[in-house]
Amino acid sequence: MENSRKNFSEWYNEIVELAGLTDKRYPVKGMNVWMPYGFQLMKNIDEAIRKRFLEDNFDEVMFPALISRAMFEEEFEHIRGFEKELFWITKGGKESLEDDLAMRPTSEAAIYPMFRLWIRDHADLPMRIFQIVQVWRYETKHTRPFMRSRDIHFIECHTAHENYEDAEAQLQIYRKEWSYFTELMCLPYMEVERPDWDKFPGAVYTRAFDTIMPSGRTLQIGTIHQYGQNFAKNYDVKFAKENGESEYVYQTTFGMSERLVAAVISIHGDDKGLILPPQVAPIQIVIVPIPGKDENGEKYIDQLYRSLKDMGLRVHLDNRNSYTPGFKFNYWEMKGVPVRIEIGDREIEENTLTVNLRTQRGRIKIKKDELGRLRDIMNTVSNDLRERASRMLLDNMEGKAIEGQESNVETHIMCRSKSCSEDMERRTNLTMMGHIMNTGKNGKCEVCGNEGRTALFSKPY
RNA sequence: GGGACCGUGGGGUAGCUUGGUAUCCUACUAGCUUGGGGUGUUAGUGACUUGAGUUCAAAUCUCAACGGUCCCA
Repeated sequence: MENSRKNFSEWYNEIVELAGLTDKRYPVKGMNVWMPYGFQLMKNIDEAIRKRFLEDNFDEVMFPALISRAMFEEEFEHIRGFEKELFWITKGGKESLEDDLAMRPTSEAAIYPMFRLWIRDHADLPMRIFQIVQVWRYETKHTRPFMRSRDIHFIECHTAHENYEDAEAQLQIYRKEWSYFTELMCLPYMEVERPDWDKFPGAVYTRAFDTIMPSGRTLQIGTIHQYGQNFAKNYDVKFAKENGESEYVYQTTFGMSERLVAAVISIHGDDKGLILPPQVAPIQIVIVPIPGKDENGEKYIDQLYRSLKDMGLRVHLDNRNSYTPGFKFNYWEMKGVPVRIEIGDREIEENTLTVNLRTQRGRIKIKKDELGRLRDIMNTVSNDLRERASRMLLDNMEGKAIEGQESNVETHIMCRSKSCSEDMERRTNLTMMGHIMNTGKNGKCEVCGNEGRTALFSKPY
């Protein structure tokens, strides 16, 4: 590829197309095509998430994409929060619709009227559902593939509980799930409590998972919300308690999106291209044959390929004969395949494989009867990625960005008042993202001196 | 929310000031050659975002739409 990470914007724009993740040429603003390699990456992430949610007693559902105007209670703050970014369908064929239909920007307004029907009494609770769908938001700002699009691949959990404590316990479960997902993708993050004026519309409070991109700007890649009874009151979702009294349910949500892909490619990539975490990479191991004289070459490689498949690995054999091995090395490095195996006359003679890790220089040799070592090698790649990514996040928080980029992140001890935040925003020319809950510490507000906690200031995407 | 810039084969570009023949690189197709870090070579396919206007004539000048990139709030 041509651009280096020093020009992150250009690097990003180049790699998403060059690596075959997306095609930005689709002629509708903010809507891009998922190309096979990119979509496989997204699907691998989806699959890991789906599996975990099912294990944690969620049921998977699929709601319609359209929401009638009547389902929006216009006075509710949730709706007001989204009204400027809704796509509306106003016609069916040539006729104007009597009741306009909105394309869901998220699914509260679609799901909760059904919760009202489904939830009768305490035996129906807790209710836990999730869906993996597209949502649409009419972004007026600069759109970017995977980071800010108008057609968003979205993963959302919705739960309903008998009391606030159960809802809080659900948020704890989300945290464990999130920690597991980020472990797979080798992504570091901060848990940030959004200030009251910036929480999800309708929520009691919002905890966002923010990470830091190579440009030194932050990206929100997941959110969990405590809704309390706010939505239940608006959508009239009640249950009968054991003593027969009727009460509104307590609700939570957990949301993630294609921004996970944005984070994975941005945070782990280098000047050669992508580096994909083995747990989600569409291709975990690529075999590059080196043409030679040995007649057993084809058989040797074929056996190896089948053995790796049988081990359950996602392996690809690049047997295109119009490209040289050198070309293939660069090609698959650009595509971010974490492990490469080279097989030529030497390996066939010695009964070995030559292995290269995408995160390290140099090659290692392993014997053909120790293929199990490849699992350890993939773990090494994952560990390398986690280590590098964590270091980049910490460096950024200390004001050090990668070469050629400015850090756009600062931390300050802040109280919860809006005026103190605005004061600090003016001084730093950054946005107050909220208090850092997982790693911050308590202290005195740097503006007013009252009780406070470490807060994140940044330029967000 | 405000501003600036850009739109030429699949990708990257020259040409635009001064209106008249569209340049090069890359990718692609076919062949030969080559192969342990982006082989070499021959031939070939392929483009002025859209609409309106000015003009004998528009990639070039004007306006608008659509799309893209960046900056500020």
